[in-house]
Amino acid sequence: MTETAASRLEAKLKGSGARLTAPRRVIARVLGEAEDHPDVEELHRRAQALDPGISLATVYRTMRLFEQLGVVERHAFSAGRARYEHGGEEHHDHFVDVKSGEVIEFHAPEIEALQAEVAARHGYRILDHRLVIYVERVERVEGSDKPA
Amino acid sequence: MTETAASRLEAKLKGSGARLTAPRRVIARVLGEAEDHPDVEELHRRAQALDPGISLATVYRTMRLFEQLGVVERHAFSAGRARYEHGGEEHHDHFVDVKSGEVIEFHAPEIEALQAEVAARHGYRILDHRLVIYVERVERVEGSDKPA
DNA sequence: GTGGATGCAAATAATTTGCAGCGCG
DNA sequence: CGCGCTGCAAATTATTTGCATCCAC
Repeated sequence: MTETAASRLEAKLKGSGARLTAPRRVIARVLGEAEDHPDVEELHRRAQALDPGISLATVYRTMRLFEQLGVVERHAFSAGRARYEHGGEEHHDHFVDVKSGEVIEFHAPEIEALQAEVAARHGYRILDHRLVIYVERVERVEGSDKPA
Repeated sequence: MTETAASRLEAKLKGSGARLTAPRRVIARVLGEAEDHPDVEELHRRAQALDPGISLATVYRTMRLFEQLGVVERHAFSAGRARYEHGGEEHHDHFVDVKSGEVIEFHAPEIEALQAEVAARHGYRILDHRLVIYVERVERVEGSDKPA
């Protein structure tokens, strides 16, 4: 049910006292349907496909609002434009395939646990974290499988 | 021997065929002496203190060069300006104290090992990674120590 | 109705680049 | 002594903002 993500965004909006306007509804829907990590320009493009009147400024303003409400995460995988994804589900981190530029999500509770431990050791409590691992695909070398 | 960092930067410059100019020498020295994670504007300020002729454009160009040579790391701890540190020593990650904005380095080989394992599980080899943990200081609660 | 939200265009912020002259190798 | 590097200013890129109008509550 990918549709739920958009509804969650809308619910959060209403709850915060912000107005549920047409542009925000559209942007929430675009975010909810996104399987990738679009930047503002791409969000604008997709939003305009649904409602041509939506301005770039509104996309920027809306993303800032959503980020403050804690319903999206802003990423800076590379220099240049910021990229977004709707948070809400289970936390995950990212691989960036440096060859293809592709961003892949992954879960690693073991790493998170270790992070909390290390932070505690330094006298800190974790509020949030960002882990980005830059990788390349491992070639399957012939004979790498356990031979008989 | 903090001075060694600057020498390492200079050595890498010569080795790459790039020219060892006065501005680059100054910027290498500023980086080598930095205990923090200065942004370009701050690097420019410090460089100008040693040689008033150095331009902001040169600092930008030099940092790009150093980054390509792999002798400095660019960070984006928060939106806005990029911040730098000279790499070269042992790899480390960062805590960002969200209250004070302070950036603290830490080592956690255990986490790195786990990352490599998770990456391998997904068919990847790690080229690099960035882990930033946003934290707040833990108040020492009375009686939090193991009681008798 | 009315204050928050929008669109547009102009403003800022961060970084890059064209060009003529200078100096490292 | 040539080509890479520099400073300066103008150009680009990413994001924000002022303002008149509009519409969700």
